[in-house]
Amino acid sequence: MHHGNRHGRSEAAREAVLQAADDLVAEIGYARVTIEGIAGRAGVAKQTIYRWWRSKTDILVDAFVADAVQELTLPDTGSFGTDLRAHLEELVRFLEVSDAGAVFRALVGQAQHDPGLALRLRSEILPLLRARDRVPFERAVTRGELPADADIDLLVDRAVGPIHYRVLVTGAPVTAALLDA
Amino acid sequence: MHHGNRHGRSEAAREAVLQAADDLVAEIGYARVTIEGIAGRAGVAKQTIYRWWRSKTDILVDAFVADAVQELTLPDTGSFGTDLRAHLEELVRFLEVSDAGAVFRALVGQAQHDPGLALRLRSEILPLLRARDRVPFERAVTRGELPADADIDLLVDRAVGPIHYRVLVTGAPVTAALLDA
Amino acid sequence: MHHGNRHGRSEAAREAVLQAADDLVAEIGYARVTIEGIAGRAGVAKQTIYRWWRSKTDILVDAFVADAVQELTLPDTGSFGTDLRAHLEELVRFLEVSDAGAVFRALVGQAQHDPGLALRLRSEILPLLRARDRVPFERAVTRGELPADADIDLLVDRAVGPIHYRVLVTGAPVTAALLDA
Amino acid sequence: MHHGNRHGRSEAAREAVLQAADDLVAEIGYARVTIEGIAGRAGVAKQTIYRWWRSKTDILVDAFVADAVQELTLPDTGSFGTDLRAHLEELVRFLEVSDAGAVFRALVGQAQHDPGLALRLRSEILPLLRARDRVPFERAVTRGELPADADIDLLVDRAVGPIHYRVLVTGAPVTAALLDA
DNA sequence: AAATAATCGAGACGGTACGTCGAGTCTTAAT
DNA sequence: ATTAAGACTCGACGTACCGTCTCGATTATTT
Repeated sequence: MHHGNRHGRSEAAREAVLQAADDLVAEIGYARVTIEGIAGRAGVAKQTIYRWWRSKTDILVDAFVADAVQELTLPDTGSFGTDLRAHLEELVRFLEVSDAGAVFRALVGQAQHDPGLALRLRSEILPLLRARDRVPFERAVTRGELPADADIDLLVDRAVGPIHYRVLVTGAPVTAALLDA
Repeated sequence: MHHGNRHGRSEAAREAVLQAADDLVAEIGYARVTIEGIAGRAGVAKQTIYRWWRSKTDILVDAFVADAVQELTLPDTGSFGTDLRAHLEELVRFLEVSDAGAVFRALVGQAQHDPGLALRLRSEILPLLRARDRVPFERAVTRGELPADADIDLLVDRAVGPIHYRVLVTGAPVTAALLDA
Repeated sequence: MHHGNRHGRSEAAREAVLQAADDLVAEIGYARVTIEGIAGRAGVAKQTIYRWWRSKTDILVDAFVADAVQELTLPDTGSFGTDLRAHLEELVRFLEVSDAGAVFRALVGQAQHDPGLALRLRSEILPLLRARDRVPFERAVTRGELPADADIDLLVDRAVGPIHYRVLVTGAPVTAALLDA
Repeated sequence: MHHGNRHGRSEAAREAVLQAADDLVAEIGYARVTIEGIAGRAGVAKQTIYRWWRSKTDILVDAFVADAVQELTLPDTGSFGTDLRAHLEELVRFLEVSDAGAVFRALVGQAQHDPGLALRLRSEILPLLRARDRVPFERAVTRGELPADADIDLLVDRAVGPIHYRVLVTGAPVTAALLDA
């Protein structure tokens, strides 16, 4: 019985590609990142990239997920109001200034033109973010600050929707006034 | 009209280009539309396009604005609640199913990678939409259903933000429950 | 009525490509010549080459024909024997040491793998050479040294065949002894 | 056998490779034969090929020599004229229609671009053919039909040169008229 | 009405990047 | 030690569009 590659893909190459992609988006912006550029920066052959990924967005999804595994903790401030406020401020910081946020915005942008990417975005990335967005509400239910049958996903959409809208669409700054749902 | 046409007959070409661009986005999707494709479809030379526009998004902004001049009227239903509900349902229809909405989503998507486009989007397209979004609230102020010093832009963001968020980001359907702000 | 390109292809580009191809074959040998290399050397875009030629051999045929237009004169020595001897020595010089001969050998070699090239070789290049090869025999007929109904093409094959055979196949030097048909 | 095989079972692999190479040249033509294709067809790893051969032409030389060991006998017809005529007809058949002839033509073609191959061709393959080509002349010397000091190699070149010339260069059919040296 | 000058459709041009192919090298696990 | 498998780096392939250019024809003002 023969069964394909016995030693599998090169982990070193994989990491170099993800790192290079992340770096390049931060340095020159998504639009000017090319597969050839990533390959060159990563010291990897183009063919190796095409062997494992289908497009530059495919790489960036992997890169985003790999990074997202890290940052997890959400401090418990004791009350729903302050918890939520802290979380939303953290969200704004993520969307507007972090490198990961830049990747996220680029992916959401590209997903408007690419149904396949939209699918991956919704099945692999958004659940990660949604889980974090739910935390303040779930704590509030535990504490009894919200009713046990509250529709948390709806509440999350109403809380983070306007923030995404300003960041992605209007470009207006997210003011303190908006952070009071 | 922000460009010359002092001689020659560019108006026919201009309209053919805008129409071709709109059609192509509807037919094959923004990502596969090219300047060459638009030129071919419009029966126009590439150079003619480059004389008047800087990119395919530049064309689409013009096309969107030209279309948007048309559809204007917002029926007055008599009360704030029904007015707003009717408007939001119309907004969902625009974003999710209309050709113009497809162009809008593509432009917002591309604006994530292109600061110049983001600028045009925010200075030429969003004000048109914002004006319409404000109507129900302004009528409510007139009727006395809302206080005269209400921050209408903030209220608009809270009303349409979650809708845009679902359409552009999560892809979740916009349910009746969400249309109750 | 519209009728395509009014100014046609760039003669400068054409000549630069033919020259670059010739030079590269002489410098690095046919096997290491690439389309990209020719394009780079000629200062021309790859697409320009692919617009007008189908392969590197296609370029070389054109280059060979362009060169062959020049060298024409065959001195008349007065007698068949010396005419033929002079011509065959010239042929050996062409095949063994000239740049054009190197191109010819490469084309004959490649024609063994490429029926399309074989066709072009036989319809465009060989007639040029054959015309020259016939001259000594035709003069001999004129002078009465050969009968008027002599099969000149057959005589040519018997005269030049062994020379080509040594150059292309055995690699043995073409000795004086061979030049006595 | 000019290589090791001191351990392992390379002999099966060796034969599979030579057979696959021969078959592929016959099926798809020399130009489209690749090392990967040979490996795949032979059920052998690419590395195994590179361990024992340096190029696809290197394989084909081995394959040709292996085949050539077989067909040997040249019928003695009793007289120089018929002997030679029979041999030349056999040569034409070999060059024009046999699989081995196709390999031979491909190798001669490739040798125009590859000095290393030219060397192997002249040291390993041509002597085999030359030996056969000499037979009719050597018999004629034995019979006294040719003088004992005849330069047989020269006579061979004059007999087979025009035939090779037509097959490799002009593509003209080898007519009966040509077979009268 | 003729002369003038910007614009037109067409498409060749120099480029950049694409996604694919095969070359030749390497590492691994199995024999 | 050699094998089959296949991932690796590398170079070139042939293609698609980009944005610029030149051409000869068209057309609307200007003279």
